[in-house]
Amino acid sequence: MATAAGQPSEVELQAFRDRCRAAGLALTHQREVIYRAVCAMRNHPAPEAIYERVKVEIPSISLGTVYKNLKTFLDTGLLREVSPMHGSLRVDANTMEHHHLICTGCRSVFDLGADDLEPARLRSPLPEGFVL
Amino acid sequence: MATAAGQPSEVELQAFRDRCRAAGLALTHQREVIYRAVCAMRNHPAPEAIYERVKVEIPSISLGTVYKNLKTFLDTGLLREVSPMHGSLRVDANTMEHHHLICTGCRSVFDLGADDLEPARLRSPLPEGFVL
DNA sequence: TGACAAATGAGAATAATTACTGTTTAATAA
DNA sequence: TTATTAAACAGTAATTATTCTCATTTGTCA
Repeated sequence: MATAAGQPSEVELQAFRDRCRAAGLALTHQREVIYRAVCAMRNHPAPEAIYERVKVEIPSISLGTVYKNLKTFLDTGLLREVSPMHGSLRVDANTMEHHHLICTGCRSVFDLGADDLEPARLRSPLPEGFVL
Repeated sequence: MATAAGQPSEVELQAFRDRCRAAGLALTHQREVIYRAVCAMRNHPAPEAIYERVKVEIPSISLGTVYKNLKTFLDTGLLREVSPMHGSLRVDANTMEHHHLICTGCRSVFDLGADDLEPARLRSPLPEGFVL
């Protein structure tokens, strides 16, 4: 089992604090609780869900604070975005198999033919239907 | 060069009409112009951009109509969604290389270790930085 | 400890998307 | 072809997701 999501160890928390420090970010209680919540929640929660969870520990926290810190963490590299094109619906008229290259800078998309990757073998059964 | 996006041929338009018919969708002028616009526009435009383009041909069209039809086309399979997780920000505390399996039904995400795929060779140079 | 910049909380503002409603139009059958 | 009818449309209101503003609080560093 890889070092998957879950309650972060003290070592990981210390790494978090170090990276905050390195990035010049103040070490607030909110930040640590938010970070811990994201680690603890599997399946890549939306900000609203993180907010709900953090509120258990810090009832006075504001949704705006959650958003702002998630963004800060993304900028710092402490977190990553699951879906690089979120924000608005993007459609594709090409229904053939193909891949998308997305520039992490400007967000533009380039198509790439399907003749590039070959999908991998899976070891565990999953609820069928998945997207590359 | 693959059959990439661009002005759809008459054959493709006929296929479009047939699929509408098959799905029990009325063949309206709006639908055809929207579909043509999506095909003609490269880089997977957002609804707003499609709306702007369609408005040149049909000045009276409503943004709501564009949204509704895009959704209808997605349901029908005439179009596909570029980003399966759009709609809200999703973050990931696991900054190691890994992949995401996303259920096309319920949208939940499963992590998958990086030891599954091997990226492909590229033939054309691109603006550096891309996401799998 | 004290000063100051950074972060927070609360709520207003904006952007993206969906829902509602009365009118128009495409599909179907006589 | 024309009449009927359900579906689609345009316009607008409502909702949801996200960002912004600002007064107050808190962490950092001397």
